Amino acid sequence: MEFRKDEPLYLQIADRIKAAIVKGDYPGGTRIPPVRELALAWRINPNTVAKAYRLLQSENWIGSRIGDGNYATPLADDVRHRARRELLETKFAELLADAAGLGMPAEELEAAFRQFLERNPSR
Amino acid sequence: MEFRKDEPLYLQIADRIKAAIVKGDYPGGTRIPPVRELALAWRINPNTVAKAYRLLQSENWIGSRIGDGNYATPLADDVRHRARRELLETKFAELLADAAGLGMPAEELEAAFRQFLERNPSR
Amino acid sequence: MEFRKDEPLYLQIADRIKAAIVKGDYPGGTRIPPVRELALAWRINPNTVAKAYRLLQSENWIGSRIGDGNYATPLADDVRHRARRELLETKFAELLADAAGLGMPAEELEAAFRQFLERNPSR
Amino acid sequence: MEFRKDEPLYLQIADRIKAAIVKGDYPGGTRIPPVRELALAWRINPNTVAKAYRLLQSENWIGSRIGDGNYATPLADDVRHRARRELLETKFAELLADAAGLGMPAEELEAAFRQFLERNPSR
DNA sequence: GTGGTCTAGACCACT
DNA sequence: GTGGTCTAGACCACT
Repeated sequence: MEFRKDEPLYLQIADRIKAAIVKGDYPGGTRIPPVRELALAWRINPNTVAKAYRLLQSENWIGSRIGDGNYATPLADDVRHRARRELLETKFAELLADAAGLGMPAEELEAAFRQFLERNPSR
Repeated sequence: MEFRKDEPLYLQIADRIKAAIVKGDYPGGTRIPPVRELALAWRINPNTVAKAYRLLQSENWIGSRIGDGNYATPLADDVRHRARRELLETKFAELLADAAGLGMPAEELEAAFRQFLERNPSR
Repeated sequence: MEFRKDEPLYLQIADRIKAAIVKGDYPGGTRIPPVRELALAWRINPNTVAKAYRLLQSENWIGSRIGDGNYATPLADDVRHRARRELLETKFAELLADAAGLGMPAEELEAAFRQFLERNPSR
Repeated sequence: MEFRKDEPLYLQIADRIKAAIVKGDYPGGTRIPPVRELALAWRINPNTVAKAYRLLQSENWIGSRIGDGNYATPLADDVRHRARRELLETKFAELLADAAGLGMPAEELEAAFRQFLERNPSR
């Protein structure tokens, strides 16, 4: 597992879990991977994973049943889709701001992005 | 000045200066704002600005003359444009990866982004 | 610990660590003293030690693992010996230049140095 | 004129003047170069040269006659030679300490230095 | 006035 | 307990 080093690990972990939930990987009240399992799989210290889980709990993305692990909070499909859109639009807004900082107006941005996608297909 | 809190301040400062140079705001050997001035304007501790400047120096974006100030390293226009494109494409790639994490394939991404731009015009 | 006052502390600290590595005090990936420990032992501000360590990191003499410590970069013995010789020859060259500035030609210098060593034995 | 960047400029300037006096370049009460002239020749800010001169005055290496420049303090030949030896022995002692830091005992040092001189003749 | 160094101390991320 | 970041403030070197 690759992580960026300009952002705290536990935030990146939490973001990935959120993305997976929103994507639909953990429908209903599915069990999410135990701390130790994820820590082992991603080669991260269990304390760091635990911290990410605590954050997800506090934001109500997951719930824990004592002695029985963590479970994704049941999410209606429309709520899930809205959450997905919001996460995505945050990214869009960041891109827009970054591009503006580089002197590229919104009008040119979409064309530039399209070109990028054409030049880097599928993968 | 607004800063995100999930990334070290000095990195965000350095990124903005890089963007400004790459955008063409500091051509030739133009003087960039003195540490104290920027610190005051952005309401940041001078040491933090100085740390950002030190990073930029180590990456050769700027050079400092003690008692005189910091100066943008002269950059040929084509180099500058290439740097701009690279910074932008890094952002594109990040967006692509984030979208994939949310279960949105590249094919849909462009349309979603176009819609976003239409819904959030001008600003 | 004694330091000269005509050179920044953090450079003197970095030089001593380099010397110790090159001398063989930290073979393989040995842990070097934690920032706080060295700061306490040498009665220096931890930030200053940290600055020296950052310099050593940027020059790849050591690597740091957050929450764990700093480790000497593994160095092949021949590389280590070459580095040692280079550091030493820099000192020799400085002495040569200083002596020339004082009007003592290289021919006389060696004899003067030998006399000095005879007059200041052992210690 | 080349200067090291790990030591304040004004100290390096003062050291060179001292060396020149001790070497015999300014016998009797010879006039030493005016601040502006030296500043121009060595491409240094006059204020920095002036600071070096002030240090030399405070240590009595030179004296100033108002409106008439700076003059080397007359120095008996034996005093001059002793000063030269002292400056040189300070350098020797530093080399000894640096070598010890690199794990080279005094016994080996002289041989290493001799080899260095043989390999870097005359220049 | 400008950048560089150093100290002091708080708090965070990670092990 | 360990390194990293940030703030605050003093003082120095240089222009």
